[in-house]
Amino acid sequence: MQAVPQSRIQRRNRAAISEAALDVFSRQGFRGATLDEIASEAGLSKPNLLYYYKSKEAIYQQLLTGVLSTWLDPLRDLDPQGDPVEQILNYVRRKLDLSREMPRESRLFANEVLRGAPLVGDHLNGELRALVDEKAALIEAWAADGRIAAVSGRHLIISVWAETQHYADFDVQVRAVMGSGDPMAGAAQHLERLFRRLIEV
Amino acid sequence: MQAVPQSRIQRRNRAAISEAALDVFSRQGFRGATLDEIASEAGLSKPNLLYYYKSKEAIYQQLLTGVLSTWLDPLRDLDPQGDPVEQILNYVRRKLDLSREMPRESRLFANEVLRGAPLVGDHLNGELRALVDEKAALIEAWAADGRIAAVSGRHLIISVWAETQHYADFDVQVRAVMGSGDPMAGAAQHLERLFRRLIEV
DNA sequence: CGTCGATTTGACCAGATGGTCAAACAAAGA
DNA sequence: TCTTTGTTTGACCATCTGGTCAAATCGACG
Repeated sequence: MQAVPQSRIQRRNRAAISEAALDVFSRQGFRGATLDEIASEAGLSKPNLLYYYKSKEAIYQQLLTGVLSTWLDPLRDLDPQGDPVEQILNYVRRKLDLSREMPRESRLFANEVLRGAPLVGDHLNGELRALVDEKAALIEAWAADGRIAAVSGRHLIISVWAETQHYADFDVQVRAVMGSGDPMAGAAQHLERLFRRLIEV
Repeated sequence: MQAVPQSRIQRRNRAAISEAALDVFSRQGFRGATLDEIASEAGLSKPNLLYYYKSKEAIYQQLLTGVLSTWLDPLRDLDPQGDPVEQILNYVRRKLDLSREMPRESRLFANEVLRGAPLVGDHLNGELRALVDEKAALIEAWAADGRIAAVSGRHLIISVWAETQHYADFDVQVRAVMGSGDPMAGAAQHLERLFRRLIEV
């Protein structure tokens, strides 16, 4: 990704397209989304949209790649020097914040993985796997030192993903079950409790 | 649903269609799936398929309804008379077994909810909500009696869903992260630990 | 066998969809 | 103003997709 210089107009339109595409792709998935809907939501004609991105897949790819790195930031920041319990609980908090603030991105990713991750499979088996290897080892080192309870690093990380992303991805279901009021209410408390109990010695 | 008498041929073909449709819908989602693919996987021609089901949506609906009740069985069986901790842990176990044995059904449902549950929204706000109301109350009664730790019944149930379904729905991701060997290995232990620690007084 | 209802299929259709292209239009500098 | 470059669009296309239909084929039973 090099920073190609862009005119004012280019920047505006590309941004509008990304925004519209995120909306549509996250709701409908890749195959369910249509260029017409994206174009119309971006306030452009379809040919005009294709003037900025060479294909439907190109837009999708770009969104996905953008999300991926954001998504891993909180895990990347797990600090070997910090207090183990605080580090992990903070990881959970930041991940939950992401779900709260970027539910569309979360669903975009969920849709992709559900399909079998045809476009990000390599990334999963490369970058993601490497990062998890590293951080799982860190967690297990903490456990071995008796600074947190014995726990599988990989499964702990998976649990954090499962719990936090569920609130974004299955929003409709959560909403149905939580009744009126903010469905997110209490989620933070609940997860803090859950993970604290899991890892505290 | 009444039991319409069916010929041998009808039973065989309807079963083949259901099986093929489950496969395709769970991988591609509703919009991504095509009648051609389903028909071909069922070993029938497309018009022949439409002789048995009147539309794409009809097949989908039927699958979804079938899954829904199975999906709630374990929760339904939470027994007020049983030992609280054992009841909840057993619920987790059965839910994880479902994920292990019926990953396609899990993904089918996940796809539907991700889309905003257009076809099962009513079910979620009706049957599901009622059941969760009842069981969440039960859990919180146990908590109030000091038989398990204080915990939100609704959030506990959501956690069970999140944790167990994640292994089926995001299989590709789990597999990438868990490295070689059975990705499910250790999941049961981990979840047992996690939920035991969460609810034990 | 012959008949009648159940089953299967090839041909077809209308609408949607991703994508192309040449022409029209705007912007900005010379 | 003229020219050049960047931007936008209407018309169009090939393909895919859900669905129809009349005709052909099959199967069971008298």
